[in-house]
Amino acid sequence: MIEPQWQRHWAAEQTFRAWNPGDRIPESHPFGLRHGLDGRAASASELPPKFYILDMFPYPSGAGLHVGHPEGYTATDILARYRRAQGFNVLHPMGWDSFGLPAEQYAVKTGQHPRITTETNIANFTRQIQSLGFSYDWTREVATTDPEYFRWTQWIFLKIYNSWFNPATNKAEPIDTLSYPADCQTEAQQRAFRDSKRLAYVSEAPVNWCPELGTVLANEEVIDGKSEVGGFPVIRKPMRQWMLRITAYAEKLLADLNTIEWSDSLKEMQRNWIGRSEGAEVDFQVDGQPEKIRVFTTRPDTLFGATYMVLSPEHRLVAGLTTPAQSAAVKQYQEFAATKSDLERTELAKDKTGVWTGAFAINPVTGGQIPIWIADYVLASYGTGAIMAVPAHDERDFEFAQKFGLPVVQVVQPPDAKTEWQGFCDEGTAVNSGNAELALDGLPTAEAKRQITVWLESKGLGQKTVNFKLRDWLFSRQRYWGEPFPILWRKDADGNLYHEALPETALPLMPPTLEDYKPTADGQPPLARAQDWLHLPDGAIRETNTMPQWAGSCWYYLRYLDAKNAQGFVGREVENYWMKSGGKTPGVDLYVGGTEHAVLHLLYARFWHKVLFDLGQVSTAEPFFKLVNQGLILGEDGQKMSKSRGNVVNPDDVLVEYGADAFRLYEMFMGPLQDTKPWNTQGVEGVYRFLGRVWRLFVDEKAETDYEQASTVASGTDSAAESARLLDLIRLSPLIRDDAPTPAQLKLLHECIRKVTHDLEHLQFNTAISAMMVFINGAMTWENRPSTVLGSFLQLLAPFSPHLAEELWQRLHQHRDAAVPSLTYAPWPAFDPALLVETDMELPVQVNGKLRDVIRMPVDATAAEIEAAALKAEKAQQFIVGKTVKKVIVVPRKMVNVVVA
RNA sequence: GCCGCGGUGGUGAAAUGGCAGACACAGGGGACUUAAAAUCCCCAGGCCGAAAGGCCGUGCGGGUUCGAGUCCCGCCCGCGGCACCA
Repeated sequence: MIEPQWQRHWAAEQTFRAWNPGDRIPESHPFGLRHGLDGRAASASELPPKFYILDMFPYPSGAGLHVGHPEGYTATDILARYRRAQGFNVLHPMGWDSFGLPAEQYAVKTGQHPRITTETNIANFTRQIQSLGFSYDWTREVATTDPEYFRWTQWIFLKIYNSWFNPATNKAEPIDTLSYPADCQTEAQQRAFRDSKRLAYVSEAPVNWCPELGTVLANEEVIDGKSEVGGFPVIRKPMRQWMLRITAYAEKLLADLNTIEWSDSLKEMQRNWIGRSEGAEVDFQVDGQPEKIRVFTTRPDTLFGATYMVLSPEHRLVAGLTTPAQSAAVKQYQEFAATKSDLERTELAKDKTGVWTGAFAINPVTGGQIPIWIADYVLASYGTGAIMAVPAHDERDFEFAQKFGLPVVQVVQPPDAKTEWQGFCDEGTAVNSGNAELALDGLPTAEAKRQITVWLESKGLGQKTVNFKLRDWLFSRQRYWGEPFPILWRKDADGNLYHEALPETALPLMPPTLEDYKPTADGQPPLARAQDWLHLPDGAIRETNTMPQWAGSCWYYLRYLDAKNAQGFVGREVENYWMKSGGKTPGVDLYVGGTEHAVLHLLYARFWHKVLFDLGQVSTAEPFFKLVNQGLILGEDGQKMSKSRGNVVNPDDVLVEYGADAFRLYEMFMGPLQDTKPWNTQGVEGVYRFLGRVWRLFVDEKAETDYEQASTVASGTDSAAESARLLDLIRLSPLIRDDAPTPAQLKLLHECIRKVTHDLEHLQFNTAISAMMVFINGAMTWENRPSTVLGSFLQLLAPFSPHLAEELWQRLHQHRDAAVPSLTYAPWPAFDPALLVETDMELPVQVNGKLRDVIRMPVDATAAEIEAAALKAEKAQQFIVGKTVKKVIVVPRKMVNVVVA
């Protein structure tokens, strides 16, 4: 009952507004009062230090919130409230990642416009989130589907489109800085060159096509050959698609992981996805033909053991190399490989297949003739699409050689003589590796790599190279409910299609209104249905693909900074204040969300941010300084929550039963934030009881009974006036007085302050809560409850259970006839170590490392005194008497260990 | 297969190399009550014992140390990610 009341109060007071530099802070707003900025505008330097706490904004699904959402949101809310109390200017916003498939699928089924579905869902999510009492600044709410939002998503796309990556400066630059090679003379040639360099470009390459979803997908969205969403089969299909050149940033995306505080596992996932590997490219001359085949290898030291070569079936040289005798077999194999889906390719991975082209190449170090094969275990998309096969020291090559009877030559000796050299893939010592100019025998692998690479470079046969697994980002989707590309297609004088950007003044480009949201009959995206939208009067045609859902989430954290800015995606000064000021924590200070975005959202957003950084649009190289993944909450049965298992817990139900405070507290008390843990409704009961004890620590028992009787009588009439009248019956306990606290009371309080403060800094919410429980268990026995001690405790409780804390805080001050200061902006209680000092201490006595007794000693006892006392410790006697004391170890203020023999 | 994280009571979990199991849930016993709910008090890792007390105990096996849940080496198991990436 008190919870909605306080939520209304916070909304009316705008308690949690975050102030931008230059904002005028209204008179008597508690933030202004606390920081001496009452009723005036504050410059960036006058504002207190910033703290930006961000949640991963949700996709507002029709199912509503599940208990996993509030876990992260509660953690960030607690920290936001804690930082406000510490005096930071806290930015804590919420918004909606509202483009997405479910609303569109619903539209296909029912014809209801996705915007309506989306708005309904947002309203429901808003209600649910607000009922939890989170301290968001709702004036900064954003939705990716809002035209005033996606206008800037399209604007950023144009920035990316109009940029290229300059390897000389190692950063993105406006496309005008591109200089054309001498053979680019005509306008068409220059355009083609420009378009080939843009960070957003059109590609005709094979893409991941998901027939079930009717759209293409990025590599990151395909898992085991199936779509990440829905788990539908994905096939390779050549299509004209928009790509973003994320590979240009591979090195920076990898290196800058070292500058941010993310969990090891998350960084590792990104590192694996980027997949950097160092090696060499080597050219192999095709025997009797002018062509050379370039391969990439991480083990150039094994070149002497290369006994055959393999090209991917799609390799461009295959057709030219193949001998007439082998031509039919090769063609057949290419077709076989092409029809395999990704899924089949993965599933059949164990069994190697391939055919010989009939051609040979020359091994550049041995001069030997080696056959050239094609096989689909070599991927066209990685490295050069061709390999040198060293069956002796590569598992896959070994398997292939075994199957097709190809020679195996040892060139590495394992360090342990007992190890079988065939199939030995680790580092060892080079053997059988020498020719007239080169002698690698006896060299350890690392040195052999170095020497042969130098030799290859000197001969012009190859060079050191770095390769990445990361592919460019497939950025277009055949969807209706996404941002339309601000791109037009035209034909030049020769009738060739080319693309051109819409002017910024044409933004936002709205999607057309449609009757039917399905793709068109001829496989075109749904937007192609809207004929009058599609065709411009001057003959141009609009791009009909839309952007993927990730586009909107790539920069929403920047829009929060300046959500209403109509002139730009974010104001320069504002961006600088929130992202850069504070120095040691550039960017978002804390970002909390699930681990499912490890290589999707979090990689894409870092990429966009780096482009914007290079273009001077933002002031930091990384967007998210510290990132924490909250763990999954399982159902009560220990299984993942799912509708089919029927173990889903709905926050609304918990709220009705126990209220937001108990719900929040329980979510944090379950265990460490990062851990996966099962839900247990009886656990909610436990923290609910704790809150009941807090209440009874403050409230007079008799008044409580009166209130309960009155509310039983009045049940049925639940008007606001009636509940106010009832609440008026509550009186605080007469045990609460303004008396000076005793040393024991102060000690209990300050132990709690110390622990809660420490644990909040380390996001250890579960142990902070247990510290408050310890305090309450102790304080319940007090006959005299000093108001100052109780007030400080409420401040500690406030971030966790703000409604109860506010209610009692208000009553505590009224009880003393004092004005009620803002709880949100009351300075965080300071911990005084002096109050914890004791005059004596308990000291465990160990004999040979086993606990035998505990003695009491004054804290300033000398080591000698402690030793003497320990040797006399009563219960330790039977383990000491009759033995020789060899040593006594006294750890000051910790314990004492007697070593006997 | 490779990479990362983890393994502690009946359960969720605590423990800067220094009294293992704080805090809570479930359980047992008691008080209040006509009764129930709520609340309050007590017990509670295992084994032996009437008790005092003793022995054992943090996945398994070794090691370092006066002392190891914690550090090192080798295994086993679980979870997550990647997976023909040359």
